[in-house]
Amino acid sequence: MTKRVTIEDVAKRAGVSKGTVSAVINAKNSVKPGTRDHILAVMKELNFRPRGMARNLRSGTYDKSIGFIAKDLNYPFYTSIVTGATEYAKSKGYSVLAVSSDNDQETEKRLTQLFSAKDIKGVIIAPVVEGKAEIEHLFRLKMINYPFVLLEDVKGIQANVVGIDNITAIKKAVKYLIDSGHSKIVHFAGPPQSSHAQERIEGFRDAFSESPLIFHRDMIVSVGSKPEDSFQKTLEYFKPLRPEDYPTAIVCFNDQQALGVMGALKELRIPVPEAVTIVGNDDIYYARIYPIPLTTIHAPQHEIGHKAAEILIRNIESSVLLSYERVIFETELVVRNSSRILNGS
Amino acid sequence: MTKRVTIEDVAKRAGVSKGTVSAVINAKNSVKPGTRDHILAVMKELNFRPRGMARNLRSGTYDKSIGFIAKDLNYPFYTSIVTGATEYAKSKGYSVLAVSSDNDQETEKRLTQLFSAKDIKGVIIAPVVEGKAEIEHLFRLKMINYPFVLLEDVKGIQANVVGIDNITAIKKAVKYLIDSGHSKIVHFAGPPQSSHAQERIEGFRDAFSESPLIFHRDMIVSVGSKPEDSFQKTLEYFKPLRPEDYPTAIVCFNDQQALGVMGALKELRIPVPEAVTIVGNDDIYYARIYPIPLTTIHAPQHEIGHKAAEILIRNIESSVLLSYERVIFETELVVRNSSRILNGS
DNA sequence: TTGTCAAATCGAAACGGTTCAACTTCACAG
DNA sequence: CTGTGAAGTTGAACCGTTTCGATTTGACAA
Repeated sequence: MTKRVTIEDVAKRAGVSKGTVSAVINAKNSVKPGTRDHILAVMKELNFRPRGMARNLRSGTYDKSIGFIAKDLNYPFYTSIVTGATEYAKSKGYSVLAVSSDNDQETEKRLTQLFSAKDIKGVIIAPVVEGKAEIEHLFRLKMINYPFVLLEDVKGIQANVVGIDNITAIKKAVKYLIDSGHSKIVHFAGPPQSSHAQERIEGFRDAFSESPLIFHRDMIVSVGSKPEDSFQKTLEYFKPLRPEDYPTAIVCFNDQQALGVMGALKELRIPVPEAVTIVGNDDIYYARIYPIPLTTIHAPQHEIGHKAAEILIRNIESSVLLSYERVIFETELVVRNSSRILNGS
Repeated sequence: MTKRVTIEDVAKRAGVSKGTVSAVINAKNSVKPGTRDHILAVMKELNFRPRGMARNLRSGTYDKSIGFIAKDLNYPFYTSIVTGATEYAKSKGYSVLAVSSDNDQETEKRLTQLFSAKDIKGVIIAPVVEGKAEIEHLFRLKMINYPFVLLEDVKGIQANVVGIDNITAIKKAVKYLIDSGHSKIVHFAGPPQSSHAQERIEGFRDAFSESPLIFHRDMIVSVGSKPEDSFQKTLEYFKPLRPEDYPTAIVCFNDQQALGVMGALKELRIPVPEAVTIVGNDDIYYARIYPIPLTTIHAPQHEIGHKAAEILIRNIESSVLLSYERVIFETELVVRNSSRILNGS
């Protein structure tokens, strides 16, 4: 590996001083056109790429940017949160760099590392918390007083958290179903390692303890969240059942999964909501414009992003260490067309 | 504005040397636990945040990351390209920072500036090219030999480009419709400023010149691309029409728009594809799992991202300036269920 | 030819960390 | 006590730019 080309190499080669080359790079008009062209030519010849860091170091450049680490940027739930965060950040003059950890802890770690190394001022993290999460990287951030906000509680660490209460969210949905006469209710669960998935299972079960119905673990069906998975799993689930054994309602892990489920039911010619009620979770964008608009639990994605950015920027701009904040948003069941009331009230 | 806290302030306050503080920050185990704790306490007290740049400058840290500036990260078309790029980048040890310019030139400019300043090694840009695009920022990147790849041609600049041929793409779709007996074909156009939208209009028109039908500009309907817009505009478009005046086929600007259109038709009880054929553009994920799987033009999003990352990284890792590459991918019409053949072949 | 002044260029210091050879400390063996 | 070596700490040099006062150049007037 040859040595990196520096401004000094360019200066030497062009027969001028570093200062002059610097002036050219920064488009100062104090350089004579002839000299300028010559220096530009040398820069090209040596393929010289000035190091931004060295420049910033000296010039103390004031740049405002924050990071956002999502688990999966393909899932509109996160992009909506990003949008909310970006809106607020922009009003404060910050840019937002959104990245996906792809649900991989190592990647998450690398990214936090990267952001702090690049002097991105702070970061909002949707933490990957499967299994016994390794959280040394979060401790490192704390050590260097690097501001961050989590979108989910992480056991074993005190930090700023903005999120929703998954357990009561899904409880609301199940209660609603029970109240409207459903008795054969099933939960299509998300990826087993996900803490969200676990909380939602917990909420589902809890709802029964406060009702005349009793919970049975057959009610939990492991399906995953990606549409292609849920599509396939739904086919497999319904194939062996006689129509009279169909559940009357399915509570889905999230909307994306719900869309896959509905696609599969369409293929099976099982009408929604006439034969089966479908309830989603999150209330993503596409759930609304779906031909059978989805009944789902609305999570205020925009507000979550907004609040997270607000807390983050407050911490960034404070010269003293602030105490941690924790904001949990209310969720709300929005009844659309994918659900049916059975006890015809 | 008070002066920034530096490692020197911490050292002074803690009564040790900078070197020792540095050792603590970097978790070297050469520091006596007592000293260590004391220094950590002082760091906390002063809310000292080490500057990553200064560290990198000296330690010459080897970090590999590239940027990706999308126009709209909420649109799955871009997230899929990002996914493709990330996959390749990862195999080469690079992280990808994806950001949205929100179709705003100023934001795009700020972001290119940010990436180069942070020593992100290069960037893939889906350029905002409305109207007479201001492209000085791209020229600046060229001046500092900063590697980048465009996902669309930008007039007036030579650069690496990876993309698709929008014009022939849509021509294919229209030809197919004409061949299968459609005569009342309409194009729901995208946002007028977008160059993609303009190219697609052009392709639409071109298709007629090679057919017995003749083009009329009433065939172009300005609808926009966001589902909420297209939903509304579709209602307005169909309301005053008598069923016999309905177009037999609508070619949409992109799939997202198509989904909005289909939502509106559902509301109007106009069956797809029985009454109207819908053709999308892009072939996003959701188009496939839609209850009426969308006939659309497949753009190889994954491959686009892959190729763009490949070219970018090749340029990053080259010590000499490489000549520009230009890769245009083939598109392909995929016929699903939202379209109907009229001349019953 | 000389003096003058603006324009162009130079180059040492500075930015805020890390590195590492040299120096101190300190516990313990002889 | 003294000698020894490991553990802990110091501080000067360094990373690659920008900055800005000092210096040189060059055109023009006197």
